[in-house]
Amino acid sequence: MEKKIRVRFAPSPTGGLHLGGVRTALYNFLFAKQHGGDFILRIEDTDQSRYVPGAEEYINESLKWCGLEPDESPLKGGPLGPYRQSERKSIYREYADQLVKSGKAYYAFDSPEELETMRSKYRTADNPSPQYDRRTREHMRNTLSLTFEETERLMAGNTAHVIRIKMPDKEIVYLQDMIRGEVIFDTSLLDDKVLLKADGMPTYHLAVVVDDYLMKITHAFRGEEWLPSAPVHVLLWRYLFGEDLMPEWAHFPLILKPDGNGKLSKRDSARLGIPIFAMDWKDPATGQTITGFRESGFLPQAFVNMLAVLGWNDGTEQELYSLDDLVDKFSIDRVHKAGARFNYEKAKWFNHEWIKRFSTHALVPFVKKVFEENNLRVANDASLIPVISLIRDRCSLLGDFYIQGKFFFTAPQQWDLNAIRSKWNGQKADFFKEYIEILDKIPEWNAASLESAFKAIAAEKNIKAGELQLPLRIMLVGEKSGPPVFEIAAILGSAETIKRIRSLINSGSLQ
RNA sequence: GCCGCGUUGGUCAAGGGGUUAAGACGCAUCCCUUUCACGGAUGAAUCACGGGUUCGAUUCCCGUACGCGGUACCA
Repeated sequence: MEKKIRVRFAPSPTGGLHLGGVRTALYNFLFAKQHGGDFILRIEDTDQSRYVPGAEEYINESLKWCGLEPDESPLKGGPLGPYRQSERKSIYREYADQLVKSGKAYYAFDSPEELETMRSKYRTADNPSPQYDRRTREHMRNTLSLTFEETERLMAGNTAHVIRIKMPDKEIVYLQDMIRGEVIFDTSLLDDKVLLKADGMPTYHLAVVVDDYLMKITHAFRGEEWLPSAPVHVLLWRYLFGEDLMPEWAHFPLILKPDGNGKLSKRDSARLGIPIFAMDWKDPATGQTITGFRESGFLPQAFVNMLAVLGWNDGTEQELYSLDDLVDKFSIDRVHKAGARFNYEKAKWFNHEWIKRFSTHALVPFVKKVFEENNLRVANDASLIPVISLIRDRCSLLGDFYIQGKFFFTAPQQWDLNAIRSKWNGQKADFFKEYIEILDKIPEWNAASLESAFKAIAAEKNIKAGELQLPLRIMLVGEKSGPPVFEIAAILGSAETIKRIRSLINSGSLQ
């Protein structure tokens, strides 16, 4: 009997969830579901100074919006909780102490000032960031450098201290990564990372290992920025639980800025005017809002789809996947090794494709919401149906439905007269007066009959129908582009169409 | 600096010892459309560079360059 697959997404509640985070969650989710396993959400809130109110709720809601709901989480609970590290504080100390007892870790009493002193003392051009490691620890205040009596005295006096891992002198740590293969580290180049902070909270390094063990995690997936500290985690597994119980690792490539260098950050959002977060995030400290994909008019399916293929593909030409398709097709070993630059144009293309995939009916609630956000009340949903089916192919973002469709519900506020004024004349005015009369008693109100009546009068008056279509469009829409005019008139209905034609003719603006 | 991970068109990428080096986004042109879009068609890369190995390398090996990440009592 195989062990049940269990994976976790473990964000820090320090702000909005950005693209990379959602993708990490997505890949974890897909892997779990594909193997009939569990997807766990664990909140890594061990840094109390970085606590941001609302961030955890934001994470919950973002995952929900994306359809990536965890099987176990702080909100939902579960057998191996609590799922918030701040609530597990008492657990970690025991493991840290165990490491000290076995000689794999030690107490260090250095203050932040002392650490800074050490760093500036050893800092050179060749070594810009001196580490607390096998070379320097002898000069610091810790169990290894102090006498037994000195440490006893410090401990008895409740001196603030941390617990640091004692990095072995010369050992090779092998890490088997599902994406990158074997990665090798030399421990003599690594530093003595803090495991337990002075406030009693664990650092990430201790917490992941202990929690992954306690929560029976079988596969640990995270962003590539964690690769350099992976050997610390391997060592901790070896010391605490044995490497045979260690989860399999995979480090996902980073998502890079659309332009320039570096990984995508929330600052790019305002700078480039593109969403970075799943949903709008209002920073409680600054009051500033960073825009999200949801509010930018993305369908969650499109957002997830776009994210999935940013760094992964199944080897075929397929690009459009539902979440179910992804559960079926996703595979870790086809995840790219190199970072991928985020491309907003392509993201919009995905949304467009998904809008086309949705049925008109399914689009109604989204469109209705967009209209309402623009203070346009829609009396009944049914009136939206013909509008949506007419304009859906020209919409990439949900907001486009408002831009492309608002004139169906509200007469143009202004007309683009420059487009027609130069060619306007009394003859054309006469044409429209006559057309209105015909429209008033046209037997069948549909695009085809509206068009044939239009052409018949045009022929009769010897005017090119093409020259009359633009004026008609301006009358109905106000602008010179949009869906076919007669289709528009068909939806607008007799009374409204006549009213709009008359409105411009009688306005005197074309004289 | 040191350590780790990368490097196929502007971007996402398939491929992998012998190919006309897929496809998508974007761009350009054309067709469709008496509007604008949608849609359709066409066009643009010798695979970072230098050495090997080989009959033959974009594909394997080694260097170099470049990019990214890490180097916190942050995750």
